Amino acid sequence: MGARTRRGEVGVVDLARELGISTATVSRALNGSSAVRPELAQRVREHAEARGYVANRLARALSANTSRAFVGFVIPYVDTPAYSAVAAECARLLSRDGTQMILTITENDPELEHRQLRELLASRVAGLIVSPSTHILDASKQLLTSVPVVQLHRSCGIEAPGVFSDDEQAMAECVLHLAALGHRHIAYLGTPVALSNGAVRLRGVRRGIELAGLNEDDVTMSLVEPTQQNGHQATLDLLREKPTALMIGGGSLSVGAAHAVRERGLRLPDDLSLVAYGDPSWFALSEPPLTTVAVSYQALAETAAELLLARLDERHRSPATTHLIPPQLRLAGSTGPRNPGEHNGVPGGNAC
Amino acid sequence: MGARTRRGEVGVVDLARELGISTATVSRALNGSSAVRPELAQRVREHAEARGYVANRLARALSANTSRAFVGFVIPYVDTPAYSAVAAECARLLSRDGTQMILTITENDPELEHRQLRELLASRVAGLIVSPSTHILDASKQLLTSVPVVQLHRSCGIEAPGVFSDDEQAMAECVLHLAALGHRHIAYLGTPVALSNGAVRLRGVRRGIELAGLNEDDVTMSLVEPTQQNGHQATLDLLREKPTALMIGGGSLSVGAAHAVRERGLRLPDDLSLVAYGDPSWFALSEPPLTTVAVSYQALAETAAELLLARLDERHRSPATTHLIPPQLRLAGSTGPRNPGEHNGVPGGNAC
DNA sequence: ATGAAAGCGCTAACAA
DNA sequence: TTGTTAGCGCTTTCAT
Repeated sequence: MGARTRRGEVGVVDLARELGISTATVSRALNGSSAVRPELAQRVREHAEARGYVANRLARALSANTSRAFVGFVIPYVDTPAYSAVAAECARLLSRDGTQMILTITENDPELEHRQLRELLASRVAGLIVSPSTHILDASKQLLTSVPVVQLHRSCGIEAPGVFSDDEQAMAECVLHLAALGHRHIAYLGTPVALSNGAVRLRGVRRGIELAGLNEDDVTMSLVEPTQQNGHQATLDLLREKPTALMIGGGSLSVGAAHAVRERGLRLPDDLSLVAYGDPSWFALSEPPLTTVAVSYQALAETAAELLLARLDERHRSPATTHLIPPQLRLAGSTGPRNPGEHNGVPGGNAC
Repeated sequence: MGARTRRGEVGVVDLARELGISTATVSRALNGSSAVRPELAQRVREHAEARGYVANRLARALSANTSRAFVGFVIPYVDTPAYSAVAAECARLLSRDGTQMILTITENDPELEHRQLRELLASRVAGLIVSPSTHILDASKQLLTSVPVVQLHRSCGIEAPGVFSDDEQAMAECVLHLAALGHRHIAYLGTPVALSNGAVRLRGVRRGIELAGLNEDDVTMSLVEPTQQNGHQATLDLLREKPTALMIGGGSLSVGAAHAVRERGLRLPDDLSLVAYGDPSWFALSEPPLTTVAVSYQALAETAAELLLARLDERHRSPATTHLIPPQLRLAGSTGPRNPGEHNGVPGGNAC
């Protein structure tokens, strides 16, 4: 067909010709094959360097039919650091390994997710880090068996290692904390149980209720898809029940909830004790600073990236381990003793 | 070499054989070439669909030697929504076009940036969206000429369209706002002028000073690389000068500054008027809510994605237009009249 | 230890 | 309108 296009770039053939050796040897030298005379290998590498050679990753990956040129990162949402910041951090870490990260957003849509997974596989990604959509298709799970996968934040019950925040313990602690402060009428705003992390957090809340000797009826619950919008609306609804404490199980929900609480003019912690969930650096800025189930996104990202890279190395699959990152219950000014006199209602005057 | 590996996937050859036609026709039909009998094309597409065919993107891009299979997204930092959320949003938008986005983080390191750009080009990206590092290498700029580029947030003076926040106007307004409140001793914390956006913001501040009839000496300035850490430290330093108002020119800087202000126990706006910069949803949660130069990251992402896609279509380069997204100066409770009596110093007792 | 050559899966000349 | 065939740039088998 002839030179389709050739931006004056150097390729292995050029190097081979210039060095008077074969392309095979060039390739071997550049890939650190032991079957090359070290001195020759050195010479090849130097020449490649001098000529500014950079291997075409497409050709390399296509030819090898498996390489770590690309990995895919699949997340449902963009508007929370739990996803976007973790994605960026993973990209940073993976690039140290020479691996490029393709980022795709499913918008929590199972069909879209399926298409994106297919396209990712069509790019011959070496592996995937995935936060599955809430109602992931079986077909998608099937696709996830064909390549090393690490599950992040959410599990979809496939045989693959995962990195999650260890929320059960933290949520239970949270309930105990509120109960110890005298709260009996608590509201919980979390994510649906169809979401693995929603289920885990709810389990924690239930365990806390039990341990605190509370009645399950004392806790009003609302489980919604994790968006700021939903968090805002659900909080307004929950507040109608006049709980004395509100705990949130989700980062986006927390932001929405905080706005709703402020909108209603509730004073923290006098009118309401509030426990947020997620990235601490923001909530600390609130006044009073919010008691927070603080998740280390940094640790999550690091673990996920390491896990995937390790996975890419092994030819023999190791068991699918689950890695739990313990969040911290950071006590701050938004939680306090239940105020027995004033069942929060009217924004009630000044603090002084 | 033989069948190197062949996970039972269908390829064009399979389709061609099964339909009794040539691979070329299959390819043409699948790519919507007009030179195929419509009825045949239809039959090919249906068969491909039925067989679950998904084109190998590597092979396709390698063969075509130019395609929109991949684009690169290059940013310096991960810890601010200005980068990570915008990256994720762009990935979302680009995927609608069937384009996969490779995300890389330069850590604001010119050498790393250069290596990453080379590797991105080695992946034959169709285009790039780039937030250049502070001291980008000339060699990197050179690389950026070989492919359609959109500059985001920061410009590095190359011939390429850009999408920026129109900060000059907003920063000037901001100074005027503070001056109108009676502030004469203002501090400005921004990013270095080596950064295009740092230069723009500073220009805005200067213009505001002029318009407000202030003296340049009235404004203490500190220009640092935009990290929360730096913002925190620089704010502590600036506060020693006892300004009555502090304005910030950067998102990460604002978070660091807010923490520093809180740490010092300053009451807003009594002890200090504070203007933050960046994503409004957080700063609104502060107490009092922070007056903010609110940037629409959504609009930035949309514009950048659209611009790049448009760029990929054109064969004839259109002029490198600059797109300015106007931020809004959102007045809130953190700015107020200068308190002439009390030159902020000791955290001074209770508000009541 | 090295070279020759056959592909990886696709697209695009060129011919018919 | 369709088929034949030569690559895209690299890796890897097989032979030496």
